Amino acid sequence: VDDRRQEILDAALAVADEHGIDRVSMRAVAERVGVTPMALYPHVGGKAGLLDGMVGHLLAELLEPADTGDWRERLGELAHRTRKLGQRHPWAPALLFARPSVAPDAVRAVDQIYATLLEAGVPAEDVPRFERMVSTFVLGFVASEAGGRFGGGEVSRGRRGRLPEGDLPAHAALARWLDAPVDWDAEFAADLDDLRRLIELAATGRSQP
Amino acid sequence: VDDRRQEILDAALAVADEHGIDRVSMRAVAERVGVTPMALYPHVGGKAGLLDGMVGHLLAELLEPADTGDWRERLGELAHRTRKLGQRHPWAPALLFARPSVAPDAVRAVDQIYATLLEAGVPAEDVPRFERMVSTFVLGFVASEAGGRFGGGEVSRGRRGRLPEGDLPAHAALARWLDAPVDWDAEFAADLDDLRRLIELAATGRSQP
DNA sequence: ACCTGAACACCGTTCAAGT
DNA sequence: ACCTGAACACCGTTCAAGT
Repeated sequence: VDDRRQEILDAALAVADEHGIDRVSMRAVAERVGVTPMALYPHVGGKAGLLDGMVGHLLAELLEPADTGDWRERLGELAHRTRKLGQRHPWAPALLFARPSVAPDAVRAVDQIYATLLEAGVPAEDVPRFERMVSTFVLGFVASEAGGRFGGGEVSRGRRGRLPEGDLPAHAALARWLDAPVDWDAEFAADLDDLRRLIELAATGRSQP
Repeated sequence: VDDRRQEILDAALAVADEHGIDRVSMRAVAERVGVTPMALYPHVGGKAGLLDGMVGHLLAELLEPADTGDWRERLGELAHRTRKLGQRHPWAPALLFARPSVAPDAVRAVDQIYATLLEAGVPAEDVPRFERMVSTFVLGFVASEAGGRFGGGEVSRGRRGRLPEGDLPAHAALARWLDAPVDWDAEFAADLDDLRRLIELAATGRSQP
């Protein structure tokens, strides 16, 4: 019903994707919509509201149907979709960390994870903690990739050179593996496997005391 | 040797702690130091360099000696110190996610985790992945707390009210546990226990094939 | 080497005015 | 209801000038 609001959020997304989140300003978005900056205020309520609206838009992108497969596949699906979202919109993970996700679509995503954990057999009282653990890790991984914290093997090689040899004993011992390029797809998959292992442990630990 | 640089970074830290990271501007920091904005440039190289310098300052705070105890305690120590850092400086975790940590102190922190994982018996080729997994989770947890993503029980209660009943089946099933207040210290400790369990699995899985 | 001052091209937001 | 235009109090950074 609020056609203009969607138009504004689409424009903001486009500016962020093309020029980075720092260039998302009331003025830049307004210009793209073809209107004066002040015309945005009734629709998004200011800069903070604009960013919240962008987050909501993203979360809706994340919530395709996906009711297929067992809990292992469903968890992996959601995780991989989150990662791809972060690759399409590198500015997004930081925003998701910063703004408490009370948007309706965020709650729906959380509900999907709750249901998945219950299906896996995690005791009800442990489900909220596991949801936070899984979503925190996935978001953290995606943010690290998008923000450049992981930086690839070059970083590891480059930084070793800048410090005195004896200062980094463990780096020296691992040199052989630190110089190899990292397969991030495989690493993310391995991390997810480890998380699934924890979920299984939580499930069996309770149902067979 | 660069006395002025330390003075500038201290001033920036103080502004961030007192008024938030958004109010850290060249102009505000310069005024606190008692100098013109342009006088900062030779020492920090611009806004980006100022933020990098702040990150370096934080990481140094993180690197007390702490060579006591076995690998379990050492990992917990570093994790808890990171969490406390995020509570003292709520703007910090977001910065750590955004800027690739090539500062010398960041590499030293990574080396400490490498050494801990090797001591735990993790195969050398798996150590870099586990380091990224652990640090990503810890940083993600701290960022979620500091940024308000976890938001406490009130959020969970508040958001359920705003959606149609049948829309959140898992929330409904978990209502009893979602209404209880969360003990974040205990949750962080439980998450760390789970991570330690994964590390043990990686260690025994290889040494006893 | 270190700092100043003026200037440029930007910000978010308020407020009064238009239609 | 929706939008404009001018104004206010801010930004980061360049550039020429001082000592």
